[in-house]
Amino acid sequence: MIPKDPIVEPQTTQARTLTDLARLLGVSAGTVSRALADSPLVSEDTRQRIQALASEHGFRPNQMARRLRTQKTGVIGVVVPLGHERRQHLSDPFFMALLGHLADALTENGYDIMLSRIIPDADDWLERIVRSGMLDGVLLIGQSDQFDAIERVAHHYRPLVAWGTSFPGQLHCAVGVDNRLGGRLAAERLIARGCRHIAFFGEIRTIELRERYAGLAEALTAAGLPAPLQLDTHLASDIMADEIAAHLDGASGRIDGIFAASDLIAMRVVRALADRGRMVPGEMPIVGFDDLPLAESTVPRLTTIRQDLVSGATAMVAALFDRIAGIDSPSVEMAPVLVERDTA
Amino acid sequence: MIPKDPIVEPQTTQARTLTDLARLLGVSAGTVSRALADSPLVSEDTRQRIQALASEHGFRPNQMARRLRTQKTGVIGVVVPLGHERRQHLSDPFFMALLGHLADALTENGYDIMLSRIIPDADDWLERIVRSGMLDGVLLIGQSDQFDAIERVAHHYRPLVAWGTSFPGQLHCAVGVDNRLGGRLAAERLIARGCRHIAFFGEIRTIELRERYAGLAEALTAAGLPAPLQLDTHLASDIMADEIAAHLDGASGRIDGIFAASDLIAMRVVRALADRGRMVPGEMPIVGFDDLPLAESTVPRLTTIRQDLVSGATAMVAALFDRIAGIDSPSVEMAPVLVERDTA
DNA sequence: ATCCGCTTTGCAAACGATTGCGTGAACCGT
DNA sequence: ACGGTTCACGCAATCGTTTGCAAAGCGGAT
Repeated sequence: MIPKDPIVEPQTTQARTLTDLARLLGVSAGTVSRALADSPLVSEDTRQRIQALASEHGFRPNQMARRLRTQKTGVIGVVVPLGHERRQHLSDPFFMALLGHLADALTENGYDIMLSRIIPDADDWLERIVRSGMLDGVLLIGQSDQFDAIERVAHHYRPLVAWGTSFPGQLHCAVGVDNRLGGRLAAERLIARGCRHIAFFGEIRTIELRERYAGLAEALTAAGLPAPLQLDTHLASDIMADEIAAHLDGASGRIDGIFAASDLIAMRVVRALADRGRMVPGEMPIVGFDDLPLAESTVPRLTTIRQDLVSGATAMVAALFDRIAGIDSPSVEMAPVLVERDTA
Repeated sequence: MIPKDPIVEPQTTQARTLTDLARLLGVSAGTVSRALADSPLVSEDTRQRIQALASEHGFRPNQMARRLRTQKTGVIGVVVPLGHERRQHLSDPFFMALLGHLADALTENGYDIMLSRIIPDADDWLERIVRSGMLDGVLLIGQSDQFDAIERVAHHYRPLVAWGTSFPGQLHCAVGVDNRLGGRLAAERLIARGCRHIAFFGEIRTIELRERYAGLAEALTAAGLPAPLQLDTHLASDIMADEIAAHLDGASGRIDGIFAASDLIAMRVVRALADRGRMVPGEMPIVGFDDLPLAESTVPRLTTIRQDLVSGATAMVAALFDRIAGIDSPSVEMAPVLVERDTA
């Protein structure tokens, strides 16, 4: 494929500003502004003339000026707090997929997205974001271990919605699944499979994961089984495999079932077990969490707890728009469901 | 976990603007601005007083005003053009990982990121973006099928860098791997495995994929083998599985090796073959493309063509910064390498 | 002919920061 | 004591839009 000849510039005189256009047409800048905004205050034919010239020049109004004047930015901040995973590089597939759907929903409504991946070093990281004066609202992808920081900001900043867990009396609006219930569902499945000594693969500093773990522990206790073995497993892909291998070797013989904090972890556990010649689910049932698109296409297919990110994204955006409009929409908690496949 | 009591507002008087602060201190707005910028034109102790009050009020300068005045936005647009995949939801894991690393590099240098996922409907989609007046530069994640549109804009807009393929004489700066070579590497591996009738799973409207296919075809011809069978496979996860199944059943017996356009496709092909009781690589060697982190953790592990996205992201950002500084940095083409694992 | 009202336009003040230029005060040496 | 620097700071213009208000033009009714 050979590149075509470059196309020459269509216009010789570049009108950059409203005033440029106005001068060219012998009208005032205000009129041009109104014409471009399809205001009824300008006559039909001047509007036509103005719009014609504008599109001929490929004119785009300066967004900074417009935003300064209107005090609206048209930008939603989507921020991923990584307090729990310093080394993570925005890689979690579930969050990324969520981000994709959020992007869709926001773009459809004419908003732009400003993406930040934040390692919360100073405790005013969120304040800095909301007061930067360039965001109409903020979407948090995950609560990480920053519950207090989020609550503090939610106290005086309304257009803020987080993906994650909502507790009774919580100030900030969160949408997510009932992680504790998810943990219980996983536990019940593993128990039904005959597991008695169940391990949880995942760190529990992140609120959501702690809830999943808590649900697991609850269900085990209720069934009169020993408490789960919690084994830190981080998402950074280069260390996760080693971590899992170490856990597996260290806990060898002491566990007979695994609840993985995410599908990604589950997949790597399956792999590590294959390395050791152990059969899944035969020797070691596993249930994951998320139900990534890929979960139905692994070998073996993942049994997992599904969180519906499409409706999650929709709910987040809806709540945010409500809050931008001044309506204090409540948190929403969706029900996770067990998806039965091959690994448990 | 029970939320703590909300923390009360630290300050009663909120100073929102420079002028507010100035009035409080009995100085002029200009002085405050200089003090906050650590300008040497303001005395040591007034600077201290100003900065103290500013941080006490949690003051953040309005970015819109600053940007309007300085004519710099501090924002880089990261745009994902989806001309080839209308239904794709920003989900390709390779692009997402690339995005993550780009986000890291840009954030470290003090830039914000504006993310757009664009379905190129009108042919001036890129013009609209670069002339919106709010971007200091643009990073394109993939060229999709928009080569001409990108060239056209590159003609008059310098701070633009794309991930993808670079041809001799191409105007716009692109960084990526040599996809054609990647295709050849895959072909050679499959040929060495004894494959004679090789299929390419992937669409070829996207420039990069077309090159991969071309490399495969070249190598097959050079080896005196029949041309590859090209089978469209789209990334939208809900249809990909069906598509692959149909291809597999339709081409049954006519192919004995597969080059998948991406690791994601490769994984699903492996799964689909497992459904049909066919052994990989025994009955059907497969090589993928990308070398996703997950590729070493599937069962079986993916043999694939690696593109190094860490150095890719670094190179893109470096090139962009050069171009923002006025230096016309050239395209960079990295060498893909074959990663030998289980599937071929 | 006068006046009213409606449409269409221009004028100018915002929005909140940055920055060149001017100026008053303090300070130096002679 | 005085001319000349130097140092801090204030003043005001500026970035490019949007928008309330005033006013001009014009037709029609009285």
